[in-house]
Amino acid sequence: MAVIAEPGLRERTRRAVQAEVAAVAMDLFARNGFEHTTVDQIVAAAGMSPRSFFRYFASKEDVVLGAEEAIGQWVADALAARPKTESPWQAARRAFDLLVERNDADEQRNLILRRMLADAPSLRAGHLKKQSRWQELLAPHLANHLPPPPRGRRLDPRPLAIAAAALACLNTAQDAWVREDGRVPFGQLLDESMTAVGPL
Amino acid sequence: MAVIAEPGLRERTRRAVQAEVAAVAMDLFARNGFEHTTVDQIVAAAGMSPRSFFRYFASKEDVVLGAEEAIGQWVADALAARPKTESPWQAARRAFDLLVERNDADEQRNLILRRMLADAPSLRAGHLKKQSRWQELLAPHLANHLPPPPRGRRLDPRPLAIAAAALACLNTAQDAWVREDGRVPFGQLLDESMTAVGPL
DNA sequence: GCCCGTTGTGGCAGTCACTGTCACCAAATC
DNA sequence: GATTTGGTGACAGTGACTGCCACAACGGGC
Repeated sequence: MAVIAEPGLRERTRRAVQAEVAAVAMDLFARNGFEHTTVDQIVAAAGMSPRSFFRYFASKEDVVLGAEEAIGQWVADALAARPKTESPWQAARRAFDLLVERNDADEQRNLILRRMLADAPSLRAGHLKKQSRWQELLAPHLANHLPPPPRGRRLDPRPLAIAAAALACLNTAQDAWVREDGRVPFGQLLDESMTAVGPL
Repeated sequence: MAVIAEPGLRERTRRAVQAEVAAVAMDLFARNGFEHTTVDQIVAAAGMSPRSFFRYFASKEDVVLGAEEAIGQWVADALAARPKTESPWQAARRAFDLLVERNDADEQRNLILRRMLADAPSLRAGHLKKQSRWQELLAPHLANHLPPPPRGRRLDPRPLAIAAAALACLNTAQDAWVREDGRVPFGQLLDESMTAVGPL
């Protein structure tokens, strides 16, 4: 019942194949653009049938966005670890530090990835859809940094709103970072974006 | 060269056909769901070839989301009319009054539409894409409610961040409104969402 | 009345992402 | 050694969308 179960041979080989196909695909995407790369081209380069490709990836976009699921969980965990004395906005910003570090650790790679996101509408759409999952993941933890709702309100929109706003700032900062070609530190752009909306 | 050129006979008939097909399509969507309605079914009901359908709508989603383009411009105009003494957040909230009125004017219709958005992922994706256009439309006007950027910063992320955050709150409020089946006034949910993020 | 370009239309074939089904093969299990 | 089990490829199909082309319908100039 461990949260991260023993990988198991089956799961490990699966991950390996997945990673290798993803690497091949990302290479093609970077060279020819996401939209101009067909699944047929990917599987031809990876030596695999189209049918099997879709057994490893739910969609073509999933090759690029597959990791986001797990990352969202990490951010949620980081948020849960913030002291309750912080304001929700502050806590969110600090939880995002994880993403800032991740970004700074491999700027070149992320620049390519973010550019792909900017160019391919379908990718952007998939990205935003994953982020709405993040919103649901972050909201409950943000509620802990908030005074309790007026009374037995069944549905408090405030945590969801703060989560959505924080993610909106995150995206805006990432876009700005790409537009500056990575010359302005991402953390700084994120700070500017978030302070413009609410006090840190 | 008028911004709104004389409609002209051609344009008027085009709009009429577009509106009629959209009405037929929305009826099918409401009955069978967006995803389970094919373009073939729509054109069969409307007496039109599939090829012509795509001359009137860029995509199936565009039948539902076609109006959003213009609405975004209205909101931007409303925002431009706000006094510069208001804070950006305040000005955004007041500009959204237009949407609140629009929503309250035809609750039943909007409830159906919002439910469709919640159920069909591709529609949601298209919706968010249109909203990123709104962000670009609103940002420059928000800049007028903000102290000028530090120095000759080429790209100020602050107006874009505020626009994105405000739209995020708007969406959250709309989602909450649907989840409450329209029983809680939309304007109230929007107020709660936006005040949670920044002071009005 | 006739030629004319312009504009809207349907039909047809094609692309591309994605799915259901089925038979096959290899490795694990009995 | 027979049998189950999970991964695989081939094939056909769906559904959104596009390019192309031929064919009206319309209006103006002659």
